[in-house]
Amino acid sequence: MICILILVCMVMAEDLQCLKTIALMGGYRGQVSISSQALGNRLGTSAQTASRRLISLEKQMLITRSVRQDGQYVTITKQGEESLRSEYSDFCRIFEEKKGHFTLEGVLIDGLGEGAYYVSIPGYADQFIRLLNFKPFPGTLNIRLNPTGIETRKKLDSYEWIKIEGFQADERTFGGARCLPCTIGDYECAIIIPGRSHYPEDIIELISPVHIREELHLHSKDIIKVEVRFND
Amino acid sequence: MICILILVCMVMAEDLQCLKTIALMGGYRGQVSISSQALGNRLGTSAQTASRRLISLEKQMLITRSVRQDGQYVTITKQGEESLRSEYSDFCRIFEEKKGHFTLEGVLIDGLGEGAYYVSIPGYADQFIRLLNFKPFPGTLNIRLNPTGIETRKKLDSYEWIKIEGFQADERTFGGARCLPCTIGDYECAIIIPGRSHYPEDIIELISPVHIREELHLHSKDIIKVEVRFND
DNA sequence: ATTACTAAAAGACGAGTAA
DNA sequence: TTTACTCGTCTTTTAGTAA
Repeated sequence: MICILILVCMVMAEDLQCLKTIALMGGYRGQVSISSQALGNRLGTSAQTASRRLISLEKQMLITRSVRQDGQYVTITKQGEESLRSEYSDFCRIFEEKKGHFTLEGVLIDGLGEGAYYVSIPGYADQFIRLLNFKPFPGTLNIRLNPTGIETRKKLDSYEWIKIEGFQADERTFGGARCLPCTIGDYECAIIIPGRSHYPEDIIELISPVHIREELHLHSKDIIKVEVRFND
Repeated sequence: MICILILVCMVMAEDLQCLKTIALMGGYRGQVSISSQALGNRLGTSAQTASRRLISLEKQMLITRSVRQDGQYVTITKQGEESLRSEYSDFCRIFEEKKGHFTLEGVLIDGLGEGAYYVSIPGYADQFIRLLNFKPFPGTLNIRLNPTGIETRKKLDSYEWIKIEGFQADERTFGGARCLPCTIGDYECAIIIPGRSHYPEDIIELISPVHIREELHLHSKDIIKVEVRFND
């Protein structure tokens, strides 16, 4: 009995990278002239390696080639396109899932008390009421993020924050800021980050309609989890 | 004088693949528990290699880790996210560019003459007029695609073709087909592919409002370029 | 200029092992 | 169980060369 085993093998990472590069050079929409030298430059390898990659891709039937003495013409096959699309859909799953939530973890620390002052100023408070739909308790919750929290917080930078405008009052300037609604436990609150300053990256400041510290019986050095949700 | 050289190096293909896998496991939205064994399984490598990858990613500051004796927690950093997003945008450029055109190249061959018969049948002709906005010349142009053209043609399968419905007439059944508007030179035409049949993959048949063969003074074995454009 | 081979150098892999 | 090291093996890379 003769058995033929067809292995639908996963395409190696380097081959996929090479295939993607060919697609970007135009191989997806028709044949494109690609020298091993030029491909090697784009891949950060030697021309020899680029040549070997092309041979490898052809063996896997991910591209077709017509090789001449002065160069070669390359086209990505339907099968090659499918490999690329599979990769593409992985990235879509990572980034286009707008739903979901991020969790920031850190410890409660004592603030300098100036948060209460700023939050009470009408120029800010009015904006909070209008944009966040709550009148903040005069005081802020300060959290020092753990290393994981710092990284997750940075990623939130690319999401849409609510912009708080700066203004002039009492012969001085009050700077702008940005806010991101979130929750601690079941309590609604918002991360607020001053606009211009070199604010320490491991500290976040939160405002809330209630005195969360009292409501949740929190003390300094307690571990806090802040949840940021995106539903649309 | 002290010079600090910061090399913004391209992330290796394997590392990027590993980073993507971590993201898919949840490392993008917060810390996730990942054993080298489990990661190795998903990457198709040994646990040792997976462990090495994690160490490498950490050195490149693409992830942060908290390693314990019974496992490790991994989070993708902002920098890691940017690497992934850069890769993602490459794929977007490849696939989401709806504008642009595909080129199919092949040689003119003689058909069997039956194209003229089918095109003239009102059941088909009426649909062409309604869906393609032209009354086809009674006859088809048959092209044998070169290897590149075959691959490009296959890719067109995933685009939107115009559906031609089958019907009953004169006590027999006429099958459905699909059409794709295109051009040869400046002449409007459409690729037509029968619905059910195992049509040879290297042959395409074209219909057109005029007798293209005569208009362009074409002869058998002439090389033909068919352009398919997408503008939306 | 190309492509693609061969052969030496470099690097990656996984088994074994310790903590 | 884990992580992550060392070490021998094997693969991959690149330089050189031919066509």
